[in-house]
Amino acid sequence: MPASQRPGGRSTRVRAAVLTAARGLLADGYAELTVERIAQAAGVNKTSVYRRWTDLEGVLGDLLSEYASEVVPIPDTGDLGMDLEELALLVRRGMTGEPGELITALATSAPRNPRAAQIVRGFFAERFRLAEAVVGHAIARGELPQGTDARAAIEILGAPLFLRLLVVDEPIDEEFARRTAAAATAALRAGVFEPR
Amino acid sequence: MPASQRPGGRSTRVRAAVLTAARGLLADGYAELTVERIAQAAGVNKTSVYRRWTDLEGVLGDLLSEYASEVVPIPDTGDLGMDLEELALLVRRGMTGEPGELITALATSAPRNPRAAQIVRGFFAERFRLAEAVVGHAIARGELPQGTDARAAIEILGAPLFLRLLVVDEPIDEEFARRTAAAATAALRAGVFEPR
DNA sequence: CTTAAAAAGCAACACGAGTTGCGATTGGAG
DNA sequence: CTCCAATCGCAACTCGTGTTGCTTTTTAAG
Repeated sequence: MPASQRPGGRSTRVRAAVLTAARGLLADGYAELTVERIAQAAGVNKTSVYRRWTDLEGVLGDLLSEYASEVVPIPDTGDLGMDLEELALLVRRGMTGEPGELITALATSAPRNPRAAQIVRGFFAERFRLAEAVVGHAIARGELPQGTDARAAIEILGAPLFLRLLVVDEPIDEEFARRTAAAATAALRAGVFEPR
Repeated sequence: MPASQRPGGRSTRVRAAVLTAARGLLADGYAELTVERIAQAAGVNKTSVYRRWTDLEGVLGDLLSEYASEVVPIPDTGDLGMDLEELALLVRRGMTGEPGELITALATSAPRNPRAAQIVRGFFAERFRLAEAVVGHAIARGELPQGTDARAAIEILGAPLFLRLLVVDEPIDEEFARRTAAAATAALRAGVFEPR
């Protein structure tokens, strides 16, 4: 299908306009973010937004899903410590900017909005699952014993980063990411995540 | 001052009634939690609540401050690993039940409400400050070198617990708390939090 | 080119949060 | 006991979110 065939029907156009407008408003902090404002910025009636997405969170979820489907280059340097460090830096970069704001917005409305909670859970589950490969590689290399709990290790690695993003308002700099990775590496090497 | 002297003036009575009502509603999940509902349950006009506390978050902050002023028994067993484990279990207990819901409610409204953000930050800062003593004791015993970054270590310890509380909807059981403590201990012993 | 289904626009409305002005009550000072 | 200041209750109002019924436009099939 040639790209110039047709820019899309009205529905497609509306959908794109809304998502673009939401993206733009998100950059101004999401105190500014309401369905009505998005609709206005998109030159679309708010009813259309409500009917298609139900919710503000629905729109945010749609935006997030674009990131979720991106291919993430899981580090595989041959050394567990370096892999985890690169992973932490990767997560850090993913948190600064738009996806970070999306996660924050959705996470904060999760307790009141079951769908938002599901979106956030799904996002984390997918990312954690991908990241587990790093631990898997280390096991394959014999750097870690069979049965090491990859899921738990990745959670320990990511938690401090996300806590700063969501709660504590401190900068998530490279130094912090590196130290967090070092802590997870030390715990893994000490056998904290081995079975029994 | 004898307890039977006087139950308090009307203001005191109103204040107590509101806080008690809020406590009761909080138990039903905070989707139920609104200023109007609290006022109604307290037998008080909502205007009084708004005037005194400004906000729903103000009421929650008042409730939380009661917990914050509680004396926390910082573990001091003479062994870093055991101290951190007990600390993690202590945090876990503090998260299940009312204070956990307060923290969650305040943390989720923090991005939209600067006062809520300040309350949460203050709470975490105070708790982290208290918990640092555990690392301090280990340094005093010579178990850890001078200059070990206690603040960072405690953050690493607490983060996985709070991430589960706020985002991931998985149970925070004792096993999880113990493993988190073990991870932090391993990182500390490996020198991750030493200067340079 | 017709036509029927789907989706968007429009306007009116419901609903709850938060605000405001004023009168009534209360508690403590003199 | 009297009186003043503080606080509360009450009612009306504003404002923004989200909903609903209906009309108009668009799309794609025949």
